[in-house]
Amino acid sequence: MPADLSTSPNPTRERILDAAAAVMRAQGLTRATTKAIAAEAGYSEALLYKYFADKHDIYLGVLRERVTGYRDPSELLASSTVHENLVDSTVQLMGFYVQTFPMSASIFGSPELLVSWREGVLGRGGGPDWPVRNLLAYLVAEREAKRLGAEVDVEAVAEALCGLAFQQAFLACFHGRDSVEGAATAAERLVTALGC
Amino acid sequence: MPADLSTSPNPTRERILDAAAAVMRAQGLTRATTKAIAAEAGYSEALLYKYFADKHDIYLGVLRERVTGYRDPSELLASSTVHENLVDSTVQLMGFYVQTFPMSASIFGSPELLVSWREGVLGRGGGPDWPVRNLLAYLVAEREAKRLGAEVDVEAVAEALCGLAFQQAFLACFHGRDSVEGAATAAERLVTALGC
DNA sequence: TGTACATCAGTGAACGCGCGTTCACTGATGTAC
DNA sequence: TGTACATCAGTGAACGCGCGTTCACTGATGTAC
Repeated sequence: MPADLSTSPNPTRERILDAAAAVMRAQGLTRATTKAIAAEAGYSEALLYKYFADKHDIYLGVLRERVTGYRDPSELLASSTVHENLVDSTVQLMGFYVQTFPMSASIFGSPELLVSWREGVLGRGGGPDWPVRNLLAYLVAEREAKRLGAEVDVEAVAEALCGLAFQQAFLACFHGRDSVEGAATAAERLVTALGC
Repeated sequence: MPADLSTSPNPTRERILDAAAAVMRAQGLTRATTKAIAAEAGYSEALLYKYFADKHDIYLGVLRERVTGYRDPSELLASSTVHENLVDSTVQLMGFYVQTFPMSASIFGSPELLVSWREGVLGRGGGPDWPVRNLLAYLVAEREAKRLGAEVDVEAVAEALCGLAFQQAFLACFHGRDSVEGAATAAERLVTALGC
């Protein structure tokens, strides 16, 4: 019987998830076989099935517990100008996307996995649009604090910055780079072009 | 010996590529087996190997010959206002990305395939940044025609619009939709926010 | 005209391999009396 | 204290299956004389 996954984290289970995430990052989803994951974790393949129902379940565990987790911009921003905060958030978001894009993107190769992921993610109230929502919440707060003009279309700004980060991350991943070239410059110019 | 692929297109080969693209779209890369492709094309699996070196080669053929191909915005735009042209181009680009994103994204699951694709694409002078380059060329032309103010940061605008299209397409694909909800509205708002 | 041969698109059936998964097992630790 | 048993993390070896790939083959069409 699999261990109860809802209680305090089991160290063996965590190690398997870490190993799976490492293999997925380094070798891609196709090469992330049960054999490779077990070897990376230093366990037998058989043990994986004591903690996860099947391979599918391991992937979902990684996506759920290793890909999410990005700090809310609104908590750390009150100190700088709006302009600087937006640039910083965008650059940070590029970094997040560069790390997670390959893993997330590759599951589009398996519609069933995509469906499971989507349902799992949406069921928990998350979703891939959280960067837009977070940025939007920040912008609304700044507008209420009168640090941002009422004429600014906050929704358009949030979508544009997230879109820039996402696509620049994609281009970096396509070229096999582990960071976005000229990230700060690109973010800076767009924030300026948006009048913020 | 495989047929000479550099001369006029072979109808059997084209049919195999069409079938492969259809299966990849409908079932994802994981399910796009040689058996499934052959069945879709109405041929035996063995025939695939008369036209392609291996499965890898079929995927690359699809990416090369079925994913690319988007008309240059600069050819059709002189009639409308710059604002309308930008909105239209962005909406059109969303449609392109929605169709091709799942196929392109899924090859991130296989680093070797990604490398082959990258080298093939770059060797032909293409590349995944062609939408940005096309849009940029259009914007520069409009600036020279004095239909666009010199103060506009054309590079930032081009990147922002493509980024929006790309990310909205991703979100649509994540939710299993085959088009972007509110595409025109989102594009319209961003173009306006960018002052165009 | 017929005949013998060459070419070529396409196939059925088999191959080996690597994958995910399962099963019976081990050995260490805990526990009741 | 020793003894008998229970629990539990972890494993080695095997399993069947589906995959990509290959091989020897067929049958239709073209062609030389």
